[in-house]
Amino acid sequence: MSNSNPPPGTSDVFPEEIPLWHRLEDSAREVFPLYGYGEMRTPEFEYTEVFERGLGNETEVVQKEMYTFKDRGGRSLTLRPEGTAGIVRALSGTDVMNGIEKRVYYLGPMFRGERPAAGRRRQFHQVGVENAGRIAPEIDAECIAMLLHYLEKIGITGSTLLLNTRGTLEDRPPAENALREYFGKDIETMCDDCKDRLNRNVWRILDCKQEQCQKVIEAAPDVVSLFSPETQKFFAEVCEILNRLGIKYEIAPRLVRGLDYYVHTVFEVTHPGLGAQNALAGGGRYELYLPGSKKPVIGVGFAAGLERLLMAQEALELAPPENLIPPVFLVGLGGNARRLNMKLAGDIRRAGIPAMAEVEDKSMKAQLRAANRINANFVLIRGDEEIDKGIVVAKDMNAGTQEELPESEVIKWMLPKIIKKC
RNA sequence: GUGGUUGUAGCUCAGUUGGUUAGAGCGCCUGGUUGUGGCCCAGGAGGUCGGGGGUUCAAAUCCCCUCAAUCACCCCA
Repeated sequence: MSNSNPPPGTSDVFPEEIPLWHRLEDSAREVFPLYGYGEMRTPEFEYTEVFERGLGNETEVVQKEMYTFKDRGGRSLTLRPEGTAGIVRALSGTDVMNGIEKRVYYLGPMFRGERPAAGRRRQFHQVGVENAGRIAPEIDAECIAMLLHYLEKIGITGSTLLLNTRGTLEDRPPAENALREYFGKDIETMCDDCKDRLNRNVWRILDCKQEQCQKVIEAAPDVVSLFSPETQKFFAEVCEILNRLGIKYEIAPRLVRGLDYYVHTVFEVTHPGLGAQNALAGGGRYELYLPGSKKPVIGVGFAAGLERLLMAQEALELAPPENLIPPVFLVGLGGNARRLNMKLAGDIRRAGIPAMAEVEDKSMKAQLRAANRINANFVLIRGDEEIDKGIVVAKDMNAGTQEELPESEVIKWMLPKIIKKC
């Protein structure tokens, strides 16, 4: 019903779906450390300037998608719309500025005030990595390899890796001029957004999807050829290393990406069957400026959207993870039996087996139905008769058989059957 | 932020040109078995028809507004 809805663009994740999330999170915690990356946690909000300066004032994210508010001290704070700026803000206090490499990954919610659509939420979740402090084509290539390793780990196949270079800050002006000159001639035929972008951010015109703009964009100058020889060499090396690693990619000359901090290598992984928002993950090399600092933090990283990874897994019909240990249900007939069962349930749990004991005065039939509903493999039944005899009835739900056991034997009875299952 | 589509039971959905007490399947509860689940049978609970206003003798149905979901634009993970 409508009144149980959370705010637009946010979702509740119920326990039934949590294993799917754990699979993504556990896999990240498994794969990234293999490359020397450690988990890092930064605040979910930052000073607004961290994002304004870090992502670029002209970006759409900063201009119209941030959740910004003033705290009681009058500080302007913003719910993080992405992960890199906060991580880099924290790392800037370390010796990354002296060329010492830091390898970190993070996991958590991000916030963007957009209109929700398929694969787009206002609170969404990312897993990302940052390699900060050093620059080398090898690092970029390994970062991409690590992303693909992660996707492989979580069973996502059939994705496409798109690759491009944004050049350095010094490379941009000549290329920008060429683009501005070229698009300037036909700007009247292009969409309103592009008209605006011509002066504000010409690069964004390159990935405009409007049909009338596409015709003009197709014949646009090849900006990469205008970049410096060093920049072109850097990109060629990244490609060459990827070739050697056996990683397939597509060069996407119009891949620009929406954050201003990118330089050199940029990449995106797309997947069919995600709808209009088809990017599973994206990233690249960056030079990120923090407020009050003249020197940028350099690094390379990526972020993947957990909701989109889930969508891809669903499109691939990946089987959900299974519970390894089947639960036990304790049927109790009468208050005395139920209290004894609570004690026994505690012992069973301490043996590592999930146990649920009935707490209400319900019929045998109702209690067994409940056991069936939670897919209990074993049921322990106790009533006055059993209490008098000093035993419990242990029932194997799959076999349909049952036997009488002293309470102290119950765990010993179950364990071998459980181990056999796993 | 702009547009399209959709809102009826916990879930998936019927509901005729406006017509009397709003239905089905699944799920849930109880019984058929004095203390034995799944299958079957019988019964039962559960609905401000998203919300508000309007038209009408009469609105789930028509009109307006609003909220929400969803998809697309846009943006990006």
